[in-house]
Amino acid sequence: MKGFLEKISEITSKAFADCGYDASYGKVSVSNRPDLCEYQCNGAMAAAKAYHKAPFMIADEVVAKLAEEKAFSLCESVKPGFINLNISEEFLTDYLGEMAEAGREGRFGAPEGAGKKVVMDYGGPNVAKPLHVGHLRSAIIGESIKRIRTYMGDQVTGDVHLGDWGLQMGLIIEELKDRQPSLCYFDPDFTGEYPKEAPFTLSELEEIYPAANARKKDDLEFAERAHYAVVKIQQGDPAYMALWKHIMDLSLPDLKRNYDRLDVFFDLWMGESDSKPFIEDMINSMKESGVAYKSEGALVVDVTEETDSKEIPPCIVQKSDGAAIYATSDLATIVWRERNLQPDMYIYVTDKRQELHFTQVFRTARKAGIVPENREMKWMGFGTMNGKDGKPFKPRDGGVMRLETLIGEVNSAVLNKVKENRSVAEEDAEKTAEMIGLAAIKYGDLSNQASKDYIFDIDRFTSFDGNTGPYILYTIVRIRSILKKYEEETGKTVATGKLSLMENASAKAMMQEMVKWNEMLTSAYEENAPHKICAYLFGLCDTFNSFYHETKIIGEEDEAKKQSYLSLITLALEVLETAIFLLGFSAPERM
RNA sequence: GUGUCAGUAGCUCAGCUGGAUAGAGCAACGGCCUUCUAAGCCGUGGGUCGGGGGUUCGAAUCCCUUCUGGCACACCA
Repeated sequence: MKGFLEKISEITSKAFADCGYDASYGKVSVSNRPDLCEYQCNGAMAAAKAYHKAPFMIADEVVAKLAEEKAFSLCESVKPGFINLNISEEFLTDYLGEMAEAGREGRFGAPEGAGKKVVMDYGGPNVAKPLHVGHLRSAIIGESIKRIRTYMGDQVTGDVHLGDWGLQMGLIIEELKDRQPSLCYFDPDFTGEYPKEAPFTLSELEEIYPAANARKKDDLEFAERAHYAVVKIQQGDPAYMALWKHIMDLSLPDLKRNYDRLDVFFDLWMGESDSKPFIEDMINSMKESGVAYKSEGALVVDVTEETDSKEIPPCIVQKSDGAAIYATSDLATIVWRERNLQPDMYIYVTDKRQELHFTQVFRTARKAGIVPENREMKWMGFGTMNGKDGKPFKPRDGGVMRLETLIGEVNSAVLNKVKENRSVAEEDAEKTAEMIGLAAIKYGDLSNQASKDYIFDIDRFTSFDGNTGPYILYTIVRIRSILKKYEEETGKTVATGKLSLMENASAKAMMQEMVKWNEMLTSAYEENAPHKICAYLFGLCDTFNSFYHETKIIGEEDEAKKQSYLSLITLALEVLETAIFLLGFSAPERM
């Protein structure tokens, strides 16, 4: 099914062509002067240049050709050469009928995507460190993009890609060694089986890491030991591996629980450590082929390209001490993915500060032949989540804002409002508040362009007024409530399908918002831009609420109109529910 | 220093493959609940699109320059 604007443009393009101009001038867009018309075509002015003719003459010719078209209820040329158009209700309702017929399964007529096999690398939590707000964006944005791409027909594999192999593990182990030197892991003469139970709890672990991390700045000897500990883990030292495993066993279930709460799901729970088996061969082959060479003690790959506007430093694939580094495991991970998944495309969703790193990794992957030259490798950097003061988000008492704390604060803010409103049963209040809270957080994040920094303002995001998640949910709940009432009163379900003319201006405005679905979703997919879905949602909710306010739906006496209204809001509901699913949240029954 | 991203209403943000009078939401002010959820709707005020040049019939949008801020710049992740 074609996009709505595309269908209109086809008509105007044909008119341009019939008048002897290039069809491409017939492109129609939504009017930016709603007081004058609904849609506009500015092609006559562009054509004027190419054909050395006055723009209004071209516009007049085209308009004359379009006069017969029943798609338009208005078609006129104006001043310099604008072509102003209003759409006929029949054309509009026909299109909506097709959308309804295509339904959810048919993406309401949105075209199928490229059908790519995609590996998405997002989440990136570090084992043994509590999730903090920095992980939130990767999870939220990644999950949404994954859902959008899957809905559009891509085959997406999401990998959480744990940070389980880096310095933090060494820091934790060395800190533990200093605190409890008598543990068997630190006895070089120990020959028995290491215990199955960890000698520490999850909350101790979460305290050990920040302590060790702070210590390494001043205590150089300690920092060096931690680095060496990493090497030992990477070399498979049994004692260190046993400790590593303890850390993993405690940390993973906790991480999973946290992501579940966010409605963020991964297909793969792999980590940097899983790349270990591929590192040696990969490094050797890089050495043999000569792409990697020694520089200042480290093994590096030169990744500069002629078109660079600045010098890109070489990619370090092995440190002077022989240890693997971030780039090493990312590259070896790609080796694994190429062998096991063979995707057409990779999408990495990380903090935008990592841009250089991924530039280096992608170039190295191509240069070293880990991926074929034409493999699409896409990196999406997202901005920082800041507090109201514009600085990185922190809890009131300083330090790092834990995700759990944040979610807790949001949920309790929402819970108060849910209770105030009293339309939700007491026992459902908490569950409802969680759903609304999640929508508040996700919508607040996704309604901004991912690449930009944004200000996380709990009061604003949890507000039920304005362009917020709760407002979107409220609208959905409202529609559900109407349909439910109708079904209860009549015992019938609403028939969907072709909508009839209704002579209702706010219904038309609502339809004109709905009809943008196809083109909106296509661009959200192609540009990996969930914020476009948010804008669409808000536009549709806004027009629905106006319509709702002006129109009695169940109370409408003209049965045909009533059915038409019901079909319209049913379709709106399905589209809205689909859209919020693509963003990664859902609506409660009542609120 | 080099590179890069950003600067749009009091605040938070859209718009950026050039088009008519730059849009929302919050906040402010004024209306609307015996009617399908007022967590809503309707209306009013609010702008040198950081500054300056240029290209163009036409610039928030493209080019140059400049100011301000963020971020990155080889053994952290």
